[in-house]
Order: sequence, then structure tokens, then C-alpha cells
Amino acid sequence: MKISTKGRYALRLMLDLAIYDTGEPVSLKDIAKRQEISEKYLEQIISVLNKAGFVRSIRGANGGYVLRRHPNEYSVGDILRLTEGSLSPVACVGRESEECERSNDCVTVLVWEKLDKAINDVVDNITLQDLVDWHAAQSDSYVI
Amino acid sequence: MKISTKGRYALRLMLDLAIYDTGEPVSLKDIAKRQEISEKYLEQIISVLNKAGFVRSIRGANGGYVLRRHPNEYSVGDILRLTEGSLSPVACVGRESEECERSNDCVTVLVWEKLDKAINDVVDNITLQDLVDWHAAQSDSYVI
DNA sequence: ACTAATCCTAGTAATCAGGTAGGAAAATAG
DNA sequence: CTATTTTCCTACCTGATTACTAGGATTAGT
Repeated sequence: MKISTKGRYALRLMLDLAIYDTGEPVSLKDIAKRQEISEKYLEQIISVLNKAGFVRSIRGANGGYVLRRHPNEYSVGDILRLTEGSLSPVACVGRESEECERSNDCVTVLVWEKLDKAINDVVDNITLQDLVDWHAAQSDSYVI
Repeated sequence: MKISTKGRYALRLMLDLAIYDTGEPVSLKDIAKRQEISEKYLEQIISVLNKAGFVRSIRGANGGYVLRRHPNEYSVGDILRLTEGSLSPVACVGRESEECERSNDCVTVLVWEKLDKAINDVVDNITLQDLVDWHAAQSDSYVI
């Protein structure tokens, strides 16, 4: 029941892009340095975000990435589901759930459905903008 | 973010014991047949439940297992945490959480804490007895 | 032309999931 | 006392996944 590094790094990556959004593209090199994550590994992760249209890439010198939309238009759930795959705790519940031939007398599925709902309720109700705000609040408290 | 077969099977195993609790020990062979799970694999899973004192074992012919406590004294969370290990979505939150040197300026941890809380809220508020009741309700509806 | 960046594919070591296999030990039935 | 039924224990195995690393092609600015 763990979120993999792929999902966690994707979230930090998107948050970094949101925080350092000046209009200018942000290079992976900078993100990798700030987040202390291998640049090569980040490449693979951002490639997924790029293909899904979450970010826009600018190639060549002074290139990098920028967010396509406003931070409040990305939910944490969007980002995690894209990079992690389904967040449902078992294969037989949630979106694109697979059929199970035992579903007739299966009681435990009721547990998994509640769990699935609880998980999605959390991640779908936090946006990237919320993370930016929390970050700002945290930084402020250091200054004071 | 998946619950493994170990946790899922453990839950079905405990539920089977609760449903077929007549005072007589229930053999793994019977449980394996009813639940369509390999008996050998169930052996390993119930061994964990046995060592933790969740079930009592009776060896020899006509032996088997019985629940140690009343079904309403087991939460789904107890069973899952025992067999799955921690249910927290990342290593740095929840019970026995590991220290992280980035925790100072880490914002995403707030997401994981909410998620952890939501997950535990679900599994700690469903007991084995609830599952038994749901099962009974489901069986009734078939009879009618 | 040189450099800085993204893009793309392949490889890889370690770990884990999900079992199988074989036999020892205990208890009961006959 | 023996055969059978059951739990108990340890080891092994195969395939998938995780978390990366590596190398080079492509694009674009200076």
C-alpha cells in the first residue's frame, strides 16, 4: 500500500514548476538540483506528464518545462493517477475495475469500496495550488 | 497502492472462521476449498495470525483453527496491518514512521498525512462482525 | 560550431509478490 | 500400535516491478 517514487516525485516536480513559474521555462537540471532527485529519472517521469499535456516542453538551450494550466486546475489525484496508475486498493473496485467471478458472495469488496472512496476523496480535493499555498505559509514562518 | 493477496486472503480467512464458528475447529482444508485459495499459501498466512494470537490452532485429526476473540473485537485494520505491514502510503508518515531529512520544507507530506488518516479511519471502523453481518444480509437476499 | 537542453530506448540490480514443495510433529480413529 | 489427518516449519522458485543508470539522437539558442 505504498505510493511509489514515481508518483511522489511527479508531485514534487509539478509543485516545483508551480512555485518557480515565472513565464520562463524551468529546466530539469534546476528541478533535479532543488529536489535532490536524479535528473535522468526525472526525465522519464516528466515525459509522462508531457505526453498527457500536463506540462509543455521547450527544447534547446534555455529550454525546459512550464505548466500548461493554472495550479488550481490540477488535483493531486490527477497527477498521482497519471504516474502511479489506478489508486484503487484492489483490482475489482474503482474506475476501470476488473470483473471478479467471486463478486456474488464477496463481502470484503465493501471494505475496498469504502477505502477507494476515502482515498479518492482526499486526493481529488487537494490541488497543486493548495500545495503552493502551504509551501508559502511554511516559508513565511521561517522568515519570521 | 494495492493491498496484496496476503492481506486480502487474511481477511477472507478470518471472515470464514467467523462465519463457520460452531465451537469446533475449522480446518484449513475446508477454508481453502470454500475460498478457492491454495491451502499451502493459507498455511503461511494463518501462521502469522496464529503467532499474533488472533486465532488458536488445534493440531491433529479433526484439528483446525478457531478465533480467539469475538468477531467484533477485530478491526479490519488490525488484520490488514498484521499481514500487510503498515498501511501508510509513504514511509515518512503514520505509526513507526521513518525520519526524513527533507521534512523541513516538505509540503507533500501534508497530503500523505491526510491520506494516511483517511485510510485508517476506514479500516479501523469496520470490524469482522460487520463483515459477518453484511454477509448474512447478502445471503438472506438470495433466499428471498 | 559549440553548448544546453529535451527526447528516446535499452539495460540492470535488487526487491517483492505469490506462490510451490517436502517433510516433521502432534493428535485422533480404528 | 498403526494409519490418517491435521498443523507446523523451512526452503525454494519464477515472474513482475521498482528505481534507477547509460548512451546517444534531436533541437535550438549563442
